[in-house]
Amino acid sequence: MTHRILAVAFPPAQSLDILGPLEVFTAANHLSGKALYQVELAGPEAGALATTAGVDLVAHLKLHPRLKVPDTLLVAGGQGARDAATREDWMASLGALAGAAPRVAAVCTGAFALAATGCLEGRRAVTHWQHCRALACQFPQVKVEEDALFIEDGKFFTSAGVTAGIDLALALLERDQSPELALRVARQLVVYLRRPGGQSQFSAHLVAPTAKSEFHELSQWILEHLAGDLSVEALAERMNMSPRHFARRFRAEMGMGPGEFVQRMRLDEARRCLLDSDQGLGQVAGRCGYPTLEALRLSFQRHLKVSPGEFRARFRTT
DNA sequence: GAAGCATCCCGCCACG
DNA sequence: CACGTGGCGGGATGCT
Repeated sequence: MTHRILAVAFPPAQSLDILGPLEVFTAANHLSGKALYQVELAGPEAGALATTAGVDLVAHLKLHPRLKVPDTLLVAGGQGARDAATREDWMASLGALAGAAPRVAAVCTGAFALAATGCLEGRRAVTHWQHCRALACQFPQVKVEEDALFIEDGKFFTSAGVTAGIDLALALLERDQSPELALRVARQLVVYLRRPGGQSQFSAHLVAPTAKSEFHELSQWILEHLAGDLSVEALAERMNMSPRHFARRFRAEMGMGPGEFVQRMRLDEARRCLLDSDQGLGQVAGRCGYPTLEALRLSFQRHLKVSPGEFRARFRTT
């Protein structure tokens, strides 16, 4: 039941790449009162692991191809991660773990180490803005996207520099557990669950289907027509499927029913509007597809445990 | 907060 | 018979 997270780092490692996400997951344990996540740290050697912060961390484990496969493999960045890309023995171990793990996340320049194992070939990825070009040059098969906070492609997640790892961890937490818990953790750590500004819509990308999915276009359309009729019947007709068949395929592909998907899109957009615009609550409700202001309130209370007004007041910065 | 109504979801079964 | 598909019923959930 407990989700095992193995962080892998190479000295000198960027300490925040390791500790940021791990603090998110352990805070989730504390706030929920449950052992949701178990975290471990592996380095090229067990024991002291140098960081760029000038102090050492202690790795529980020595990186090895036959380490027990974690539920999530987390590859931290830092100068060491870029240098490690040339160490074939380390990369073989990392590649074995990355291949076997059901989910793999790289923070910052951890993407270099991950790319060196070959498992990012043909996939979209991001890294620290200063190193995006280098990543693209060094690994031409990786589709580097420069302006994303984090990117999901299949089971592989990559995130932008340093603290973007926290954003990524929060997004994973939100998906693993619940938006409520992710919000509580963000508040506990005094960070944004959704960064204000242009990046906030990435939460929608996180649940969006891959480009080749038959529902890719539809999910995009949903995002652009949140105020319209998004009933199962209407969506099914748009896809030229019977409602029953549409709902079944949708669930198989997206991991949730069409109703829930639409609901999450609307909630995401409402949060974004509240943080990024000055529109009144009624206007936000309207453009996000909530029939009444009351519906918006209920949805916020149910899923985020705060009212829309309070949400705006608490998380807005401008 | 309760009640009544709409919508969604999913097991079940029929059809080709 | 296996398989993909579509309709139905009713329990669950959301909305007013």
